[in-house]
Amino acid sequence: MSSYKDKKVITIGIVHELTGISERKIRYYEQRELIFPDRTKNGTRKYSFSDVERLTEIADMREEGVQTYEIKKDMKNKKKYKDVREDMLRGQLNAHFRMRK
Amino acid sequence: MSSYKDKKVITIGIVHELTGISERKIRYYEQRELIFPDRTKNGTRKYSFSDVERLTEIADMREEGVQTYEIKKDMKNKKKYKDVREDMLRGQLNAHFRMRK
DNA sequence: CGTGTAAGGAATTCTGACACG
DNA sequence: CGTGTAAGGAATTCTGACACG
Repeated sequence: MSSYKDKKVITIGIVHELTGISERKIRYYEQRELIFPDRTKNGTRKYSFSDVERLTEIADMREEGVQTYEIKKDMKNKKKYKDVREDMLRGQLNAHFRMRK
Repeated sequence: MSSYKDKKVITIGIVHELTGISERKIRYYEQRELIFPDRTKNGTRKYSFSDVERLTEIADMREEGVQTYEIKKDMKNKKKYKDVREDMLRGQLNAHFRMRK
């Protein structure tokens, strides 16, 4: 659902420049599965602008004392609600088409 | 007039991955003033998605045999026409407001 | 748990130059 | 003119580990 925003092309040093978040933290959040960079053929991490935004969100939550474990649970919840919304939409569409038949 | 597209965050190696254009060529087109990357504090070149698109345009023109000098002239022409269009627009606006006074 | 840091190696990038055509 | 390549150095990135709290 996008183009530039989700293209993974930014190296970790520049992500750090952009966000002020230490490379150590950025790598750690990946280890905790909060963020999922691509890799170049030689193993260098590549991030998208979306990842950069996500990282600032994570950093904000961490500053509020939220643990990485909770942040990850939050992600799942958001995904679940998103799926629920999509299911509901599908249901409505199905009902709609059933009526038209 | 943009955000992600013009943000200079992509290193030369990734630009090469993205376009297939050799780093030598990319640097050379900068020397000929066809492209203008930013630099990190330590001198590493940083390109935007716009730059990447511009580079593929340049590469296409080069394949057709157009010399860098001509490509540069083309840029100036495009800029001139753009300026002319903007001047005309300004002229129309001015005329419009004069009439309303 | 979350993050800093020193360690060692591998890959990246940079510049100036020589080559060829 | 446009581009490849080897050269040497500096900066980047990676991983695994130790430290502290």
